[in-house]
Amino acid sequence: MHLEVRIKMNDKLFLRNPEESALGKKIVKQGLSLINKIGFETFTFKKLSVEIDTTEASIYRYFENKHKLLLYLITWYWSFLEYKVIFSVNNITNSELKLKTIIKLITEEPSNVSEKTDFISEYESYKLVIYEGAKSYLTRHISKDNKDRLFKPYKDLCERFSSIIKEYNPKYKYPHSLASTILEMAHSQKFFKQNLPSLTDFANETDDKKIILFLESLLFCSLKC
Amino acid sequence: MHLEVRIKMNDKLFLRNPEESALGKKIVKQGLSLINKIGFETFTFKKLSVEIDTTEASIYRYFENKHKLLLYLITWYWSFLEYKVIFSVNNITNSELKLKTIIKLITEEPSNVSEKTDFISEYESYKLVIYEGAKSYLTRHISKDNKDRLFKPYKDLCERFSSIIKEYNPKYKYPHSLASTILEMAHSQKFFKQNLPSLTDFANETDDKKIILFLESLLFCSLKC
DNA sequence: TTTTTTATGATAGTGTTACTATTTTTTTAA
DNA sequence: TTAAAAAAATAGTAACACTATCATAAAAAA
Repeated sequence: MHLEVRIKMNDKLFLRNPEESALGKKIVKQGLSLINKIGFETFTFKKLSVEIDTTEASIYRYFENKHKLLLYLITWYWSFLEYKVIFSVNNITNSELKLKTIIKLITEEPSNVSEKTDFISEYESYKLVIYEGAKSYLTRHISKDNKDRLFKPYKDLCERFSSIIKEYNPKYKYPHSLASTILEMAHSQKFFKQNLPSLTDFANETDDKKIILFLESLLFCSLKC
Repeated sequence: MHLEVRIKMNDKLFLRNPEESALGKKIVKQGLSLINKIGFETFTFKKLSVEIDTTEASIYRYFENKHKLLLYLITWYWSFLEYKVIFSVNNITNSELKLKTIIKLITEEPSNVSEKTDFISEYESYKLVIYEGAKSYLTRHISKDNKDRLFKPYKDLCERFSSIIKEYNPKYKYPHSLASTILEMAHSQKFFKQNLPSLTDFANETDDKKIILFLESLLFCSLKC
Protein backbone atom coordinates (compact mmCIF):
# COMPACT_ATOMS: atom_id res chain seq x y z
CA MET A 1 0.00 0.00 0.00
CA HIS A 2 1.26 3.44 -0.86
CA LEU A 3 0.13 6.18 1.51
CA GLU A 4 0.85 9.79 0.77
CA VAL A 5 0.68 12.39 3.49
CA ARG A 6 -1.32 15.44 2.59
CA ILE A 7 -1.23 18.45 4.83
CA LYS A 8 -3.98 21.03 4.83
CA MET A 9 -2.31 24.41 4.53
CA ASN A 10 -3.68 27.68 5.89
CA ASP A 11 -5.03 29.57 2.87
CA LYS A 12 -3.72 32.88 4.12
CA LEU A 13 -0.31 31.61 3.06
CA PHE A 14 -0.96 31.83 -0.66
CA LEU A 15 -2.98 33.70 -3.27
CA ARG A 16 -3.54 30.60 -5.36
CA ASN A 17 -3.14 27.12 -3.93
CA PRO A 18 0.19 25.79 -5.25
CA GLU A 19 -0.91 22.18 -4.70
CA GLU A 20 -3.51 22.52 -7.43
CA SER A 21 -1.26 22.96 -10.42
CA ALA A 22 2.00 21.70 -11.86
CA LEU A 23 3.48 25.20 -11.80
CA GLY A 24 2.43 25.74 -8.20
CA LYS A 25 4.13 22.53 -7.11
CA LYS A 26 7.24 23.46 -9.03
CA ILE A 27 7.36 26.85 -7.34
CA VAL A 28 7.19 25.26 -3.91
CA LYS A 29 9.54 22.39 -4.64
CA GLN A 30 12.19 24.33 -6.50
CA GLY A 31 11.71 27.36 -4.28
CA LEU A 32 12.60 25.21 -1.29
CA SER A 33 15.73 23.86 -2.87
CA LEU A 34 16.82 27.26 -4.21
CA ILE A 35 16.42 28.92 -0.80
CA ASN A 36 18.47 26.11 0.71
CA LYS A 37 21.09 26.56 -1.97
CA ILE A 38 21.60 30.33 -1.91
CA GLY A 39 19.99 31.44 1.38
CA PHE A 40 16.77 33.33 1.97
CA GLU A 41 18.31 36.81 1.79
CA THR A 42 19.72 36.32 -1.69
CA PHE A 43 16.75 34.31 -2.93
CA THR A 44 14.42 36.21 -5.28
CA PHE A 45 11.35 35.29 -7.31
CA LYS A 46 13.27 36.41 -10.38
CA LYS A 47 16.00 33.81 -9.77
CA LEU A 48 13.40 31.14 -9.09
CA SER A 49 11.51 32.01 -12.26
CA VAL A 50 14.69 31.52 -14.31
CA GLU A 51 15.34 28.19 -12.58
CA ILE A 52 11.88 26.79 -13.33
CA ASP A 53 11.57 28.54 -16.67
CA THR A 54 8.59 30.74 -15.94
CA THR A 55 8.11 34.42 -15.17
CA GLU A 56 8.22 36.43 -11.99
CA ALA A 57 4.62 37.51 -12.57
CA SER A 58 3.49 33.88 -12.62
CA ILE A 59 5.08 33.21 -9.23
CA TYR A 60 3.45 36.32 -7.79
CA ARG A 61 0.07 34.82 -8.68
CA TYR A 62 0.75 32.09 -6.14
CA PHE A 63 2.62 33.92 -3.38
CA GLU A 64 2.33 37.52 -2.27
CA ASN A 65 6.07 37.69 -1.58
CA LYS A 66 9.01 35.50 -0.67
CA HIS A 67 8.29 35.67 3.04
CA LYS A 68 4.91 34.01 2.48
CA LEU A 69 6.63 31.26 0.53
CA LEU A 70 9.07 30.80 3.42
CA LEU A 71 6.18 30.63 5.90
CA TYR A 72 4.42 28.14 3.66
CA LEU A 73 7.47 25.86 3.69
CA ILE A 74 8.22 26.25 7.39
CA THR A 75 4.62 25.65 8.49
CA TRP A 76 4.50 22.64 6.21
CA TYR A 77 7.50 21.27 8.09
CA TRP A 78 5.94 21.83 11.53
CA SER A 79 2.64 20.28 10.41
CA PHE A 80 4.42 17.29 8.98
CA LEU A 81 6.46 16.92 12.16
CA GLU A 82 3.32 16.99 14.26
CA TYR A 83 1.86 14.32 12.04
CA LYS A 84 4.97 12.18 12.56
CA VAL A 85 4.76 12.75 16.31
CA ILE A 86 1.09 11.74 16.46
CA PHE A 87 1.78 8.67 14.37
CA SER A 88 4.89 7.57 16.28
CA VAL A 89 3.54 8.18 19.74
CA ASN A 90 0.18 6.61 18.99
CA ASN A 91 0.68 3.15 20.50
CA ILE A 92 3.03 4.18 23.27
CA THR A 93 1.60 4.30 26.76
CA ASN A 94 4.77 5.07 28.66
CA SER A 95 5.22 8.84 28.75
CA GLU A 96 9.00 8.69 29.15
CA LEU A 97 9.20 6.72 25.93
CA LYS A 98 6.83 9.18 24.25
CA LEU A 99 9.11 12.07 25.19
CA LYS A 100 12.20 10.27 23.95
CA THR A 101 10.46 9.48 20.69
CA ILE A 102 9.57 13.14 20.19
CA ILE A 103 13.13 14.30 20.82
CA LYS A 104 14.42 11.79 18.32
CA LEU A 105 11.89 12.88 15.70
CA ILE A 106 12.62 16.58 15.99
CA THR A 107 16.39 16.18 16.13
CA GLU A 108 17.32 13.44 13.72
CA GLU A 109 18.01 14.37 10.13
CA PRO A 110 15.44 12.68 7.90
CA SER A 111 16.97 10.52 5.19
CA ASN A 112 17.04 12.14 1.77
CA VAL A 113 16.20 8.92 -0.02
CA SER A 114 12.75 7.37 -0.36
CA GLU A 115 10.72 10.35 0.78
CA LYS A 116 7.21 9.58 1.88
CA THR A 117 5.97 13.04 0.99
CA ASP A 118 4.57 14.22 -2.31
CA PHE A 119 6.10 17.39 -3.69
CA ILE A 120 7.82 18.84 -0.63
CA SER A 121 10.99 17.08 0.43
CA GLU A 122 11.08 16.37 4.14
CA TYR A 123 14.87 16.42 4.10
CA GLU A 124 15.02 19.81 2.37
CA SER A 125 12.42 21.33 4.68
CA TYR A 126 14.37 20.09 7.70
CA LYS A 127 17.45 21.87 6.36
CA LEU A 128 15.37 24.97 5.73
CA VAL A 129 14.05 25.10 9.28
CA ILE A 130 17.59 24.95 10.67
CA TYR A 131 18.91 27.81 8.56
CA GLU A 132 15.85 29.98 8.01
CA GLY A 133 13.26 28.87 10.58
CA ALA A 134 13.70 31.80 12.95
CA LYS A 135 13.26 34.28 10.10
CA SER A 136 9.68 33.14 9.72
CA TYR A 137 8.71 34.76 13.01
CA LEU A 138 11.42 37.38 13.65
CA THR A 139 9.57 40.12 11.79
CA ARG A 140 7.62 43.25 12.56
CA HIS A 141 4.46 41.72 11.10
CA ILE A 142 4.46 38.77 13.50
CA SER A 143 1.33 40.10 15.19
CA LYS A 144 -0.63 40.14 11.94
CA ASP A 145 0.77 36.76 10.86
CA ASN A 146 -0.16 35.38 14.25
CA LYS A 147 -3.73 36.69 13.89
CA ASP A 148 -3.89 34.89 10.55
CA ARG A 149 -2.97 31.74 12.54
CA LEU A 150 0.18 31.17 10.51
CA PHE A 151 2.08 29.89 13.55
CA LYS A 152 -0.62 27.45 14.56
CA PRO A 153 1.30 24.32 13.43
CA TYR A 154 4.30 25.26 15.57
CA LYS A 155 2.09 26.11 18.53
CA ASP A 156 0.13 22.88 18.12
CA LEU A 157 3.31 20.83 18.17
CA CYS A 158 4.55 22.71 21.21
CA GLU A 159 1.20 22.16 22.94
CA ARG A 160 1.23 18.44 22.15
CA PHE A 161 4.78 18.15 23.44
CA SER A 162 3.98 20.07 26.60
CA SER A 163 0.87 17.99 27.31
CA ILE A 164 3.05 14.87 27.37
CA ILE A 165 5.48 16.70 29.64
CA LYS A 166 2.56 17.37 32.01
CA GLU A 167 1.54 13.74 31.73
CA TYR A 168 5.04 12.69 32.78
CA ASN A 169 5.26 15.19 35.61
CA PRO A 170 2.03 17.10 36.38
CA LYS A 171 3.84 19.26 38.91
CA TYR A 172 6.41 20.68 36.53
CA LYS A 173 5.92 24.43 36.29
CA TYR A 174 7.14 25.33 32.82
CA PRO A 175 5.91 22.69 30.35
CA HIS A 176 5.43 25.08 27.42
CA SER A 177 8.73 26.86 27.84
CA LEU A 178 10.53 23.56 28.24
CA ALA A 179 8.87 22.25 25.08
CA SER A 180 9.72 25.34 23.05
CA THR A 181 13.26 25.27 24.42
CA ILE A 182 13.79 21.70 23.26
CA LEU A 183 12.18 22.42 19.89
CA GLU A 184 14.36 25.48 19.31
CA MET A 185 17.53 23.85 20.56
CA ALA A 186 17.12 20.75 18.42
CA HIS A 187 17.79 23.04 15.47
CA SER A 188 20.05 25.67 17.05
CA GLN A 189 22.49 23.14 18.47
CA LYS A 190 22.66 21.46 15.09
CA PHE A 191 23.33 24.79 13.42
CA PHE A 192 25.97 25.67 16.01
CA LYS A 193 27.59 22.26 15.66
CA GLN A 194 27.99 22.85 11.94
CA ASN A 195 28.89 26.52 11.97
CA LEU A 196 29.99 27.71 15.42
CA PRO A 197 31.06 24.45 17.05
CA SER A 198 32.66 26.06 20.09
CA LEU A 199 29.15 26.93 21.28
CA THR A 200 28.48 23.21 21.65
CA ASP A 201 30.09 20.02 22.91
CA PHE A 202 29.49 18.16 19.65
CA ALA A 203 32.26 19.47 17.41
CA ASN A 204 33.66 16.11 16.38
CA GLU A 205 30.46 14.14 16.19
CA THR A 206 29.38 12.75 12.85
CA ASP A 207 25.77 12.07 13.77
CA ASP A 208 23.11 13.62 16.00
CA LYS A 209 23.24 11.10 18.86
CA LYS A 210 24.98 13.41 21.31
CA ILE A 211 22.57 16.24 20.57
CA ILE A 212 19.75 13.84 21.40
CA LEU A 213 21.47 12.82 24.64
CA PHE A 214 21.94 16.46 25.58
CA LEU A 215 18.28 17.30 24.90
CA GLU A 216 17.14 14.21 26.80
CA SER A 217 19.24 15.19 29.78
CA LEU A 218 17.89 18.76 29.61
CA LEU A 219 14.33 17.47 29.56
CA PHE A 220 14.47 14.61 32.07
CA CYS A 221 16.71 16.37 34.56
CA SER A 222 14.20 19.21 34.61
CA LEU A 223 11.31 16.84 35.06
CA LYS A 224 12.94 14.70 37.76
CA CYS A 225 14.39 17.66 39.62
CA MET B 1 33.95 59.37 39.70
CA HIS B 2 32.56 58.89 36.23
CA LEU B 3 33.66 55.74 34.49
CA GLU B 4 32.78 55.11 30.89
CA VAL B 5 32.97 51.66 29.39
CA ARG B 6 34.80 51.47 26.12
CA ILE B 7 34.72 48.31 24.10
CA LYS B 8 37.38 47.48 21.54
CA MET B 9 35.56 46.49 18.37
CA ASN B 10 36.89 44.11 15.72
CA ASP B 11 38.02 46.31 12.83
CA LYS B 12 36.66 43.91 10.22
CA LEU B 13 33.25 45.24 11.22
CA PHE B 14 33.71 48.65 9.66
CA LEU B 15 35.52 50.50 6.89
CA ARG B 16 36.09 53.57 9.02
CA ASN B 17 35.88 53.43 12.80
CA PRO B 18 32.56 55.04 13.76
CA GLU B 19 33.82 55.85 17.26
CA GLU B 20 36.29 58.33 15.84
CA SER B 21 33.86 60.90 14.48
CA ALA B 22 30.61 62.58 15.34
CA LEU B 23 29.01 61.28 12.15
CA GLY B 24 30.18 57.74 12.87
CA LYS B 25 28.66 57.82 16.32
CA LYS B 26 25.43 59.20 14.93
CA ILE B 27 25.26 56.40 12.35
CA VAL B 28 25.66 53.77 15.05
CA LYS B 29 23.38 55.40 17.62
CA GLN B 30 20.57 56.37 15.26
CA GLY B 31 21.06 53.22 13.21
CA LEU B 32 20.39 51.16 16.32
CA SER B 33 17.23 53.02 17.17
CA LEU B 34 15.96 53.03 13.57
CA ILE B 35 16.46 49.26 13.21
CA ASN B 36 14.59 48.79 16.48
CA LYS B 37 11.83 51.05 15.24
CA ILE B 38 11.19 49.63 11.77
CA GLY B 39 12.91 46.23 11.81
CA PHE B 40 16.10 45.10 10.07
CA GLU B 41 14.42 43.98 6.83
CA THR B 42 12.84 47.37 6.15
CA PHE B 43 15.83 49.34 7.43
CA THR B 44 17.97 50.94 4.70
CA PHE B 45 20.98 53.26 4.68
CA LYS B 46 18.89 55.69 2.66
CA LYS B 47 16.29 55.94 5.42
CA LEU B 48 19.02 56.34 8.04
CA SER B 49 20.73 59.05 5.99
CA VAL B 50 17.49 61.07 5.91
CA GLU B 51 17.04 60.59 9.66
CA ILE B 52 20.50 61.89 10.53
CA ASP B 53 20.63 64.42 7.70
CA THR B 54 23.55 63.04 5.76
CA THR B 55 23.93 61.05 2.54
CA GLU B 56 23.86 57.34 1.79
CA ALA B 57 27.39 57.60 0.41
CA SER B 58 28.64 58.96 3.74
CA ILE B 59 27.22 55.99 5.63
CA TYR B 60 28.80 53.60 3.15
CA ARG B 61 32.17 55.08 4.06
CA TYR B 62 31.71 53.62 7.56
CA PHE B 63 29.93 50.34 6.92
CA GLU B 64 30.12 48.02 3.93
CA ASN B 65 26.42 47.20 4.21
CA LYS B 66 23.62 47.05 6.72
CA HIS B 67 24.51 43.54 7.85
CA LYS B 68 27.92 44.76 9.02
CA LEU B 69 26.20 47.50 11.00
CA LEU B 70 23.93 44.88 12.57
CA LEU B 71 26.93 42.73 13.46
CA TYR B 72 28.68 45.77 14.91
CA LEU B 73 25.72 46.45 17.20
CA ILE B 74 25.14 42.82 18.19
CA THR B 75 28.80 42.14 18.96
CA TRP B 76 28.93 45.35 20.96
CA TYR B 77 26.07 43.98 23.05
CA TRP B 78 27.78 40.62 23.67
CA SER B 79 31.06 42.32 24.55
CA PHE B 80 29.32 44.66 26.94
CA LEU B 81 27.46 41.76 28.52
CA GLU B 82 30.71 39.87 29.03
CA TYR B 83 32.15 42.96 30.67
CA LYS B 84 29.14 43.12 33.01
CA VAL B 85 29.52 39.42 33.79
CA ILE B 86 33.23 39.77 34.60
CA PHE B 87 32.54 42.80 36.77
CA SER B 88 29.58 41.30 38.64
CA VAL B 89 31.07 37.88 39.23
CA ASN B 90 34.45 39.28 40.27
CA ASN B 91 34.15 39.06 44.06
CA ILE B 92 31.91 36.03 44.20
CA THR B 93 33.51 32.77 45.26
CA ASN B 94 30.40 30.61 45.35
CA SER B 95 29.82 29.18 41.91
CA GLU B 96 26.09 28.74 42.36
CA LEU B 97 25.79 32.43 43.05
CA LYS B 98 27.99 33.20 40.06
CA LEU B 99 25.66 31.23 37.80
CA LYS B 100 22.56 32.92 39.21
CA THR B 101 24.18 36.30 38.70
CA ILE B 102 24.91 35.51 35.06
CA ILE B 103 21.35 34.38 34.37
CA LYS B 104 20.03 37.56 35.90
CA LEU B 105 22.38 39.71 33.83
CA ILE B 106 21.55 38.10 30.52
CA THR B 107 17.79 37.99 31.11
CA GLU B 108 16.84 41.17 32.88
CA GLU B 109 15.94 44.16 30.76
CA PRO B 110 18.44 46.96 31.41
CA SER B 111 16.87 50.21 32.56
CA ASN B 112 16.57 52.81 29.84
CA VAL B 113 17.43 55.69 32.15
CA SER B 114 20.92 56.67 33.32
CA GLU B 115 22.88 54.60 30.85
CA LYS B 116 26.49 53.96 31.77
CA THR B 117 27.57 53.60 28.17
CA ASP B 118 28.75 56.30 25.82
CA PHE B 119 27.04 56.41 22.46
CA ILE B 120 25.41 52.97 22.26
CA SER B 121 22.36 52.51 24.44
CA GLU B 122 22.48 49.29 26.43
CA TYR B 123 18.70 49.19 26.55
CA GLU B 124 18.35 49.58 22.78
CA SER B 125 21.00 46.98 22.05
CA TYR B 126 19.25 44.52 24.38
CA LYS B 127 16.02 45.03 22.39
CA LEU B 128 17.96 44.60 19.16
CA VAL B 129 19.45 41.28 20.24
CA ILE B 130 16.00 39.92 21.05
CA TYR B 131 14.47 40.82 17.69
CA GLU B 132 17.44 40.67 15.31
CA GLY B 133 20.19 38.76 17.13
CA ALA B 134 19.76 35.48 15.26
CA LYS B 135 19.97 37.28 11.91
CA SER B 136 23.57 38.18 12.65
CA TYR B 137 24.66 34.54 12.26
CA LEU B 138 21.88 32.91 10.17
CA THR B 139 23.54 33.75 6.87
CA ARG B 140 25.43 31.97 4.12
CA HIS B 141 28.55 33.99 4.87
CA ILE B 142 28.78 32.80 8.48
CA SER B 143 31.93 30.86 7.67
CA LYS B 144 33.73 33.95 6.39
CA ASP B 145 32.38 36.11 9.23
CA ASN B 146 33.55 33.46 11.67
CA LYS B 147 37.04 33.45 10.15
CA ASP B 148 37.09 37.21 10.63
CA ARG B 149 36.37 36.46 14.30
CA LEU B 150 33.15 38.45 14.29
CA PHE B 151 31.45 36.01 16.67
CA LYS B 152 34.28 36.02 19.17
CA PRO B 153 32.41 38.12 21.78
CA TYR B 154 29.51 35.69 21.82
CA LYS B 155 31.83 32.69 21.97
CA ASP B 156 33.87 34.30 24.74
CA LEU B 157 30.78 34.87 26.83
CA CYS B 158 29.64 31.31 26.22
CA GLU B 159 33.09 30.02 27.17
CA ARG B 160 33.14 32.08 30.38
CA PHE B 161 29.68 30.84 31.28
CA SER B 162 30.57 27.24 30.56
CA SER B 163 33.78 27.42 32.61
CA ILE B 164 31.71 28.42 35.65
CA ILE B 165 29.34 25.55 34.87
CA LYS B 166 32.34 23.21 34.93
CA GLU B 167 33.49 24.80 38.17
CA TYR B 168 30.07 24.08 39.70
CA ASN B 169 29.92 20.53 38.38
CA PRO B 170 33.10 19.23 36.71
CA LYS B 171 31.36 16.05 35.69
CA TYR B 172 28.61 17.67 33.63
CA LYS B 173 28.98 16.57 30.03
CA TYR B 174 27.54 19.46 28.01
CA PRO B 175 28.74 22.74 29.54
CA HIS B 176 29.00 24.64 26.25
CA SER B 177 25.66 23.50 24.90
CA LEU B 178 24.01 24.24 28.22
CA ALA B 179 25.54 27.71 28.24
CA SER B 180 24.48 28.48 24.67
CA THR B 181 21.01 27.10 25.40
CA ILE B 182 20.56 29.44 28.36
CA LEU B 183 21.96 32.39 26.40
CA GLU B 184 19.66 31.77 23.45
CA MET B 185 16.62 31.06 25.59
CA ALA B 186 17.02 34.19 27.70
CA HIS B 187 16.13 36.10 24.55
CA SER B 188 13.85 33.62 22.77
CA GLN B 189 11.59 33.10 25.75
CA LYS B 190 11.31 36.85 26.14
CA PHE B 191 10.44 37.20 22.45
CA PHE B 192 7.89 34.38 22.69
CA LYS B 193 6.40 35.86 25.83
CA GLN B 194 5.78 39.11 23.97
CA ASN B 195 4.75 37.74 20.60
CA LEU B 196 3.78 34.06 20.78
CA PRO B 197 2.91 33.67 24.47
CA SER B 198 1.42 30.19 24.10
CA LEU B 199 4.94 28.90 23.53
CA THR B 200 5.75 29.90 27.11
CA ASP B 201 4.34 29.81 30.62
CA PHE B 202 4.83 33.53 31.18
CA ALA B 203 1.92 35.07 29.28
CA ASN B 204 0.58 37.17 32.13
CA GLU B 205 3.83 38.18 33.76
CA THR B 206 4.78 41.83 33.82
CA ASP B 207 8.46 41.31 34.59
CA ASP B 208 11.18 38.78 33.80
CA LYS B 209 11.27 37.01 37.17
CA LYS B 210 9.58 33.84 35.96
CA ILE B 211 11.85 33.60 32.94
CA ILE B 212 14.79 33.78 35.33
CA LEU B 213 13.28 31.05 37.52
CA PHE B 214 12.73 28.87 34.47
CA LEU B 215 16.31 29.33 33.26
CA GLU B 216 17.66 28.69 36.76
CA SER B 217 15.67 25.49 37.00
CA LEU B 218 16.89 24.42 33.55
CA LEU B 219 20.48 25.06 34.57
CA PHE B 220 20.57 23.71 38.11
CA CYS B 221 18.38 20.70 37.46
CA SER B 222 20.80 19.69 34.71
CA LEU B 223 23.80 20.24 36.96
CA LYS B 224 22.38 18.41 39.97
CA CYS B 225 20.92 15.57 37.96
C1' DT C 1 50.47 80.63 8.81
C1' DT C 2 50.25 78.02 4.91
C1' DT C 3 49.89 73.65 2.98
C1' DT C 4 48.27 69.18 2.84
C1' DT C 5 45.34 65.75 4.19
C1' DT C 6 41.02 63.99 5.36
C1' DA C 7 36.05 63.98 6.03
C1' DT C 8 31.83 65.18 4.38
C1' DG C 9 28.40 66.73 1.11
C1' DA C 10 26.37 66.96 -3.34
C1' DT C 11 25.27 64.74 -7.28
C1' DA C 12 24.88 61.16 -10.51
C1' DG C 13 24.60 56.70 -12.16
C1' DT C 14 23.99 51.38 -12.44
C1' DG C 15 22.09 46.99 -11.91
C1' DT C 16 18.84 44.53 -9.04
C1' DT C 17 14.77 43.86 -6.24
C1' DA C 18 10.03 43.83 -5.43
C1' DC C 19 6.53 44.40 -7.18
C1' DT C 20 1.92 45.77 -10.67
C1' DA C 21 -0.44 45.98 -15.08
C1' DT C 22 -1.72 44.59 -19.65
C1' DT C 23 -2.13 41.83 -23.46
C1' DT C 24 -1.67 37.44 -25.83
C1' DT C 25 -1.48 32.52 -25.96
C1' DT C 26 -2.38 28.04 -24.15
C1' DT C 27 -4.90 24.83 -21.37
C1' DT C 28 -8.98 23.15 -19.20
C1' DA C 29 -13.95 22.70 -18.41
C1' DA C 30 -18.83 23.12 -19.74
C1' DT D 1 -17.19 24.17 -29.74
C1' DT D 2 -17.09 27.76 -26.95
C1' DA D 3 -16.06 30.04 -22.79
C1' DA D 4 -13.36 30.60 -18.93
C1' DA D 5 -9.23 30.33 -16.53
C1' DA D 6 -4.26 29.92 -16.21
C1' DA D 7 0.11 30.93 -17.87
C1' DA D 8 3.42 33.40 -20.69
C1' DA D 9 5.22 37.57 -22.64
C1' DT D 10 6.15 42.06 -22.09
C1' DA D 11 6.58 46.39 -19.98
C1' DG D 12 6.99 49.49 -16.44
C1' DT D 13 7.93 51.75 -11.68
C1' DA D 14 9.77 52.94 -7.25
C1' DA D 15 12.92 51.60 -4.02
C1' DC D 16 17.25 49.27 -2.81
C1' DA D 17 22.13 48.43 -2.72
C1' DC D 18 25.55 50.02 -4.00
C1' DT D 19 29.94 52.86 -6.73
C1' DA D 20 32.13 56.97 -8.60
C1' DT D 21 33.34 61.76 -9.02
C1' DC D 22 34.06 66.25 -7.60
C1' DA D 23 33.71 70.30 -4.60
C1' DT D 24 34.23 72.14 -0.14
C1' DA D 25 35.11 72.56 4.64
C1' DA D 26 37.51 71.30 8.60
C1' DA D 27 41.42 69.34 10.84
C1' DA D 28 46.20 68.19 11.07
C1' DA D 29 50.93 68.71 9.66
C1' DA D 30 54.65 71.41 7.88
